[in-house]
Amino acid sequence: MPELPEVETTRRGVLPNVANLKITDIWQSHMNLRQPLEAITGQQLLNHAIQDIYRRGKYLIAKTSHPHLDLLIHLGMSGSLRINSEAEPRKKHDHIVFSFTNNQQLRYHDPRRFGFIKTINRGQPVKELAHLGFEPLDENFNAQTLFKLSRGRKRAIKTLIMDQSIVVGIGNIYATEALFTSGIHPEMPAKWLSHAQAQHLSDNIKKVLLAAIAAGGTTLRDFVHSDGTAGYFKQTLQIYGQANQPCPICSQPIESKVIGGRQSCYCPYCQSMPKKPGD
DNA sequence: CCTTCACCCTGCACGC
DNA sequence: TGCGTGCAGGGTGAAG
Repeated sequence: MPELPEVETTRRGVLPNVANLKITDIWQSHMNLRQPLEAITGQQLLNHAIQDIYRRGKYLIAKTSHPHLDLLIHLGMSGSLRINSEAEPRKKHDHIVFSFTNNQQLRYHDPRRFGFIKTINRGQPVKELAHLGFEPLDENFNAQTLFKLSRGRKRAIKTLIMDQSIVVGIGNIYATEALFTSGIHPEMPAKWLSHAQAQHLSDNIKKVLLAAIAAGGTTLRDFVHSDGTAGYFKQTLQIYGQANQPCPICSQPIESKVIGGRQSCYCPYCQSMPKKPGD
């Protein structure tokens, strides 16, 4: 599931393979992605090049040589960007293929089609990016800001840190891991977060994201690097997907329940729910 | 305003 | 072996 580390890994893998190469062809399947593809069918980017790729949260923005169009990319649940030789046959679920002058291709592959690629107007507001919150690896995201953002909110702390309008890039895997290493129950009301807990949680969010980027992301099922290889952070996950297994710290069985519509693993002993705020 | 929830989709694990 | 069922989850928009 592409979260911030997987999107960042994708960015780093793709950019050197496409930078400043002229786009000679754009092919797309007839399957609709989460957003319709009309903006690309015009082939407006033909004979232009991708010059740089930025990341904002789980979005990638490809800056092009076109006078006013860039590309906005979201990998959804199961999307990946891969570099292939044009001689390699397209795979099922390859939905958009950019061909370049060096006979290489950039292919957007997405079985579940929750993601999308669309053109955006450079310099104009982009609605998908407008509401996004803090970048978790930015120094502006810290104990102080997390503490402030959690005031007055009774919602579960886990859904708060997964809310992209609060802080971007954290999905179920890294939220689960960061709450475990911080010893915080995922269902604790956000407003109960103490300043010390905000310090631990903001630190541990940064730590787990940086460690996952260093490991090339987490491959559970669909995520692959631009060269098709897997990320190996999965071996480092301590608690995600480990329901009923012993806690790596105290050996008590890990529990699992649905919080905010997402399956959530936690250790009932190491992440006990306080009786009241500050416990 | 704040929060929750159904929906989109396919592949895979599971039980019979 | 093969079928049916349920689950996985990011973002959105509607409902509460």
